[in-house]
Amino acid sequence: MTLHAYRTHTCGQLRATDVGQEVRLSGWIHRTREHANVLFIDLRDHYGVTQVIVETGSELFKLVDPLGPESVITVTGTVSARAPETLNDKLPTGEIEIFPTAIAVQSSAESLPLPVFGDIDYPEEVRLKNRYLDLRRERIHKNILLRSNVIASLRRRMIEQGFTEFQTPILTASSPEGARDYLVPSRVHPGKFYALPQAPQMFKQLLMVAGFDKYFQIAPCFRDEDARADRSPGEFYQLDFEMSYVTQDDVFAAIEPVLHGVFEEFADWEGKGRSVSPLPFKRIPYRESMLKYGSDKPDLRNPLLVTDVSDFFKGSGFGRFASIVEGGDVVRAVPAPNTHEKSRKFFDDMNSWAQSEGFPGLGYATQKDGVFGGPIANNHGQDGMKAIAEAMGLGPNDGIFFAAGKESQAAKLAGLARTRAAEQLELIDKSRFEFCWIVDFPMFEYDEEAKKVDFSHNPFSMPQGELEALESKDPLDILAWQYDIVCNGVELSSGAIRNHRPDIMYKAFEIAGYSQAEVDTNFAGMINAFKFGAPPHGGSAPGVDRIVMLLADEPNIREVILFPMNQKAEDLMMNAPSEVSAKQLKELHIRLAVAPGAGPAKAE
RNA sequence: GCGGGUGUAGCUCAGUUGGUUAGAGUAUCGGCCUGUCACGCCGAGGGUCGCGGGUUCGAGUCCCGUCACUCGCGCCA
Repeated sequence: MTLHAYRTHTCGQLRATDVGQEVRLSGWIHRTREHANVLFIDLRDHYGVTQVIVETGSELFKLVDPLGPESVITVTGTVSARAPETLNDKLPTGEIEIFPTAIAVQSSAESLPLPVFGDIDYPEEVRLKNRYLDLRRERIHKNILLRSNVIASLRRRMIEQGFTEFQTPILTASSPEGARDYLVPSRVHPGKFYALPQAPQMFKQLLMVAGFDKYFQIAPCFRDEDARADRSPGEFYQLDFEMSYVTQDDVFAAIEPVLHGVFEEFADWEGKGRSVSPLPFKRIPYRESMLKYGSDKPDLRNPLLVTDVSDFFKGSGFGRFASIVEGGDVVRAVPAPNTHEKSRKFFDDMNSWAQSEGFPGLGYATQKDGVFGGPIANNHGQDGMKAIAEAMGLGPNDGIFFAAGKESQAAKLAGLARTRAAEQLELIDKSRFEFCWIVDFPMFEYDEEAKKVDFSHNPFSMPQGELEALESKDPLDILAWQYDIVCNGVELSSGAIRNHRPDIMYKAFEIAGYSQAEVDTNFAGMINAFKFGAPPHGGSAPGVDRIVMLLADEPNIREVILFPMNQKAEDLMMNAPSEVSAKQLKELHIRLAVAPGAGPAKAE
């Protein structure tokens, strides 16, 4: 019998029942342990690790000994049962080992810039530069597999829900709204550019106009914006979907089982044993969310709720808050449960943290056995404080943090303080996935910088009340059929019931200060399509990378992406972006304003 | 664009008030060890303390600038 050239089994496959078989394994030298008479080799592949034993002094030892870790070898030999005292129950293959009769060196590895064995942290720069080595490491290797399995599950679930997968263009037109585009110069059309899609937004709406009814795609999206821990620069993937003849409730009903199902499926990944909030997901109006959680992406695992306590400070002895409230601004309160034993430093640190975040400060009141302390309590009085505590539903040992100022600023600070207080007091249950919808986003907002009304979210959303609302209501009071889905404080997706009517579209853009001609120019493809019979439609686009990040329990999105760019949107492994040849530029009719090799352009 | 953090051996880190020849673990290399599986024991090599400037008799340590990575703000319809 001849064996396969490289392997008859994988390195994770052999068991006691295979003892006596002649086998061939290939893999990387994961780790070696040299003993008096024998060399132990942990041979690793994608599937697992098998122990190979070579006797020191043998010909095979002379072949294998000089090889460094991560060299690739092929081992041929008979499966041996391990002696009872040498069984390793930590390894699935720990009942057996291989004494090779032949070893072939497939690839000898030089000394490594990044060890594969072990799970200690390495500098991001080194990891990204040598990503193929980093990806061999157990933790990220598993993350990437999880990602693949999550995507397969999403795809299967969408198809089961009756959605059809389509591919939309990658080279498309620049759109004036939204994020900065990545531009691609046209060779054929001097001076003209394609743009990479920020999302297949218009294409998916056009698919509805084209009558396809239920679309989805694991869609690449490109946005030239700066990175965050949960935002990979440049490109990311969305589970993009759209459906026709639907209300907001229909969209929720279609996607909730998909998301709930995929989170349930992977909640116990790596034995993490987490639970998922039951269906249907909670719905929270935007304004309520901003009040109670100080955020439009609340972490519902956090039990603390913000309360507006402005009214309590009207005419208060604490003059600062009294004048803030009398000036039309607000005071928001965040509970600090069971902090009666906390030092003054705990409260002062929260205040300096707020200042470091750019806020004037975070007020506080301590409470022990129903007695309030701190400067605010001293001036506001015990009775006044009791009234506040009662309104907040506090116990006798719960302190309070106060965020005061303009409503938007106070809400934001209260939200950040809510998160920070819960983290400091360890109140967040990490074993849960808590989903909610944020609904009823405002259609418009006042842009303080431009001094005009502008779209607050997506200009293609249908206003609630449709044309009549646009014509009769204060624009800032109009709500949109616009919604976000949030899990554990992470915004997974934004979506909307779209505005499919040209008349309503023109009116909405008019309120935001755009003429009909501008709409016709910038959104020609879509507005024209809507003139020839367009179905009411809506959808959403949950972020795939963020879903995987939550399931993998990673704080950083790069841990679930194969080849991510760094914070400055550079691919350190492939050296992108890079300079191109003069010939390439000439073909594209481009002359650089920066001298080649001059480095990044500096602002004056 | 702005703010915070970090930067000391290949890697993870320590380094006192500014004071002798900058240390530990790990990795590497050599030796020892009848079975390890994070093996163990002994030994060795390995440093422009990110870079530049300044203060000082003397700087890893203090000051200024700069670079890299990262977290956040702005930005992300």
